Amino acid sequence: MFKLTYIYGVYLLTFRVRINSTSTIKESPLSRQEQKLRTRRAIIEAAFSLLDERRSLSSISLREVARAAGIAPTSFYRHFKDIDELGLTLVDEAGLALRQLMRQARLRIASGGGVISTSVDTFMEFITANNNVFRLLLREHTGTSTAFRAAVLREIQHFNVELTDYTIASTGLPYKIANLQAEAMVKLVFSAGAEALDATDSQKKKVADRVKLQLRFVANGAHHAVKKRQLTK
Amino acid sequence: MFKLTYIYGVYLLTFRVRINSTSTIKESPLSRQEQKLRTRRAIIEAAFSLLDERRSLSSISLREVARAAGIAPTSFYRHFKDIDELGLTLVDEAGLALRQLMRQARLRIASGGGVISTSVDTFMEFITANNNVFRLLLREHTGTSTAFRAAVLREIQHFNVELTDYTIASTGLPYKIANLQAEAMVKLVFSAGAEALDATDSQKKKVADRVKLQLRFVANGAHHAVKKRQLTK
DNA sequence: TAAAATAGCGTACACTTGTAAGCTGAAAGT
DNA sequence: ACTTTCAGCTTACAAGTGTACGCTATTTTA
Repeated sequence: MFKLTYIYGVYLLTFRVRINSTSTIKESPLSRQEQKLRTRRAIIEAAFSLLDERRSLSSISLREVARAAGIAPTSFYRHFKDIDELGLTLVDEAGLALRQLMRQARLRIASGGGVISTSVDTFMEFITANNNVFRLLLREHTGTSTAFRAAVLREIQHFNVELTDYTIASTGLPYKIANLQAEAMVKLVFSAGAEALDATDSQKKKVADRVKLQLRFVANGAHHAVKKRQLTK
Repeated sequence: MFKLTYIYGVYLLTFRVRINSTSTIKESPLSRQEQKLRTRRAIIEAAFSLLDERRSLSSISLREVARAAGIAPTSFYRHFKDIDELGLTLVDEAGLALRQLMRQARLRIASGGGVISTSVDTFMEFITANNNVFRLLLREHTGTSTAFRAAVLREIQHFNVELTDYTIASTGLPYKIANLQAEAMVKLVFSAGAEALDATDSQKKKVADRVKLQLRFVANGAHHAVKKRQLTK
């Protein structure tokens, strides 16, 4: 339990404590499962916290994550096989957050307001609040790992499908056109998000305004394309 | 000049040769300057060759580049202060290639053919021929180095300016609209390029066709926006 | 209450990395 | 013919990496 170690010319009295111990006075002891889950969470959070603007998944080391999570490097393996497995978990979590974003946008649209404007604003709030989450998606989208790239693409695909369906339902555009429009819009919004990531509030507003106009171009253009086609029939 | 070394249980007779020596029979000796430039080239080419789909600038090591270039690790410093300085050089070279692409597209457009179609086709040929160059730009655009990101952005900005000017000249759109349109188009084309990077020829064609339609949406939408505004005046 | 399972730890090892220091042979300058 | 310059080399070192192995204290199971 207790141990006396000599290091760097100093004697250290070390002893183990449960990490993440509840800070209430009455420490209700955690079950093993619960404790394990907490440590897993700690690892995941630690990893996210390391993913600032100068680090990517491929550049964070297992030891670094372990350090930030407050565990020994080798303990990492009790939770993830690889650093890559952790990476995939992070991408999944990011995807989850993205889907929550979609739901939120849908709710807001239902309660009034322009579709484009509301969606873009919601998106901008998201990347402000979940800075590192969005950065992860953005970076791994063009990153060095095939698996990560595929995982991110899958999440973006959700966006496309959802937006395509919505477009068909609300405008009656034919599938092909609606799909092209949705894809273009998602790309434009993500690009704008990338620009806005490290921007100040006023810059963000400018980016948002610009992309809203661009989305309107796309929407009008798609609408126009269909009308013209119908006329020639 | 000659040296006998013992390593891994084997005696090796090593001796120095000039790398990149001309392979003609009559070896015309290179001037020092020339030789240095060649080595510099070798380093740059080596770095590009390492930038396949699984490596990014931040993940290639000085030693690795040196190895691929056939020089000693420490010799690297005779040419670049840092690995970062090499990185910036690579981005610059990539930017140069991009500008050549623009020129080529302009020439082709002048000699007939649809603007959108010709541009996209030229772009697709570019990323096929200069795979790693485009990959570099794409990756560092969202990469971990502020300096690299800025450098890439500068290059993309060239595209925007050029396309904005062209649009104003050929359609007479007001600056603001033309600029928004150009920006959207560049983003869509780059996104499509990203998709096409690792795609087969037939997939590339599909991507190209899709993005062409999307660009038309944008163009028509922008046009429409102006017409409508003029009517309300 | 005794036995089994396991989350977390410390130690250890073989690698890779960036870069400092100093040498050398050939080219360039005088 | 000499000195100077310098591209490239070898050697060396401290720091960081992933991970194998085995121990331990505590929870879980029997």
